[in-house]
Parts: sequence; structure tokens; C-alpha cells
Amino acid sequence: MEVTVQLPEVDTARMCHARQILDRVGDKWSIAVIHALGADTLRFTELKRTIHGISQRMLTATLRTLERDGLVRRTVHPVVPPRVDYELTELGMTLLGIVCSLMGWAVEHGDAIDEARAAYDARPAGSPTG
Amino acid sequence: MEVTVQLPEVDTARMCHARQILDRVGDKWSIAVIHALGADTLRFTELKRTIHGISQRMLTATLRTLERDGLVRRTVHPVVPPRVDYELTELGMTLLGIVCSLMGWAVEHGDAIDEARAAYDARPAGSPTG
DNA sequence: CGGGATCCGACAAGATACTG
DNA sequence: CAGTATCTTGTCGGATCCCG
Repeated sequence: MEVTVQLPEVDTARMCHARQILDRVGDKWSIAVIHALGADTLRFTELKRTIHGISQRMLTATLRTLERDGLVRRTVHPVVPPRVDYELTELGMTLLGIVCSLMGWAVEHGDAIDEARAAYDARPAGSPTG
Repeated sequence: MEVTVQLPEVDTARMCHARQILDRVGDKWSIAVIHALGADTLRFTELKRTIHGISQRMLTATLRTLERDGLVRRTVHPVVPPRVDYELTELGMTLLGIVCSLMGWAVEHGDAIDEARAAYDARPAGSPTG
């Protein structure tokens, strides 16, 4: 197989941009929130139930960050039982597309990675790479 | 209310896969290493010089993880001055493609995010979202 | 040159309790 | 219901020393 990646001019500056969004979506819960909101508009509690493992502290923090980055829109309804809706913005939806690409890659090559790990883990001590 | 979700059937299981690779490339240096090796095969010291900010501890740890996941191949040359070469595997190159997609998104929408942040930061205290 | 081991600081993140 | 504040812990990551 030959390399068809051919990154055009991906210098340090561009890679820095990649780190930017990875800092944004690379944390433990952003992806989960984006994915959950990609399906539908949800309330705080609904999000908490959907994502399961998340604490209300991290959910709040994650939502705040995503809102600040313009990826999630927060709507407060001034009703007697407080109600706050969260939904993806258009920008957030484009990011969701990227996330789906990520998922596609993970599903496609996740098996290979698993095998590689097993093989690496099975190596005695020093691998005769040369 | 109806769901206008465009993603086909992205359930929790798939999202979990996305988290897997984000755990892998989401750390501080993996992207930088993958990007550096995407251009050419490099030695340890060369990698250290290319990535600049990285310490040898993190470079070693990052390389080890990437090697274990089958993304990077490590070649030891038994010569008098020790020489170790690192290069991307075919699997690593496909991941580089994903990374490039990420970079593309970052470059394309990074400006919008910046504006959103500025707007969010300029808000008084409670935004009349509803 | 390449890398392992250890110590230590900084921050992310979980659990809990409290508020409006 | 939708958060906020505090405490504690776990992990990441840098600095340093040492080895082959």
C-alpha cells in the first residue's frame, strides 16, 4: 500500500489549529454532549441521564465551554419549575460531522488497534524491529 | 416534536469508539508526533527538535502509546551510537488523514469560534436567550 | 544518543452539600 | 429542575538523575 495522505502544507501553524479543537472536543465529555444534542434538543437532566457517567459538575462545565465556543445554544425558559434547553448551533452541527468521521474511523480501524495492542502486549521484552 | 437528526444511527456504542480514539490522540502530544512522522521518518532527537516544547519523558511515553496502538513503528539500529527510527504505519497514516480533516475544520471554523467566544465573553451576566 | 525511574506541581474531574 | 461551591482525588506532564 502506498501513502495517499499527501498533506498539502500542514506546517506547525495548522497543527496548532488541530490542537485547538482537540483541546475543545478532546476532553472527557464534550463529544458525548455534542453527540447527545445532535440527536435532539435536550434539557439539563435529560442530558445527564443520556450521558450517564457524567456528574452535574462536569455537565455544567462542558455545556458552558461548548456554549462559549458557539457550538451549543442555551435557552432558559422563565417558568415555575426551571427549564433550560440545550441544542447544537449550526457550527456545532458541522463539528458533529467531524465527530462522526472520527467515529467512522474508530469503528473501521478499532479492531486493528486492538490487535496491535494485543501483539505489543505479547512481546517478550525487546522487539526485534530491525 | 420531531427529530431531524441527520446522523444515521449513532448510538452510545459508536460514540464510545469515538472516545477511544480521542483518548488516544486527544492528549497533548500525539497529534504533534503523528503530524511530524507524517512528513518523514525521524529519530528520537529529531522528533524532539521538531516538536520543540515536548520533554523526552512525554515524547517517550507518547511514542510508546502510539507504537502499542500500531500507529507508529519503532526501528532500533544496533550501531555504536544508538539509533532509533520512528515512522507511521499504514494505520497511522489513515489516522493522519482524520487529523487533517480535523485541521481543515479548525481552519475553516476557527474564526467563528473565536467570534463566539468574544461575544460570550462580552455578555453582561445573564443572556436573554429565550 | 535514546530512554527508564523517580519526585513533584498543576489541573481535571468525581462526590457531596447547598441554593433559587 | 438547574445549577453553584467546596473538598478530595487521580492523572498529566515537567524536571531531574541515572543507565546502556
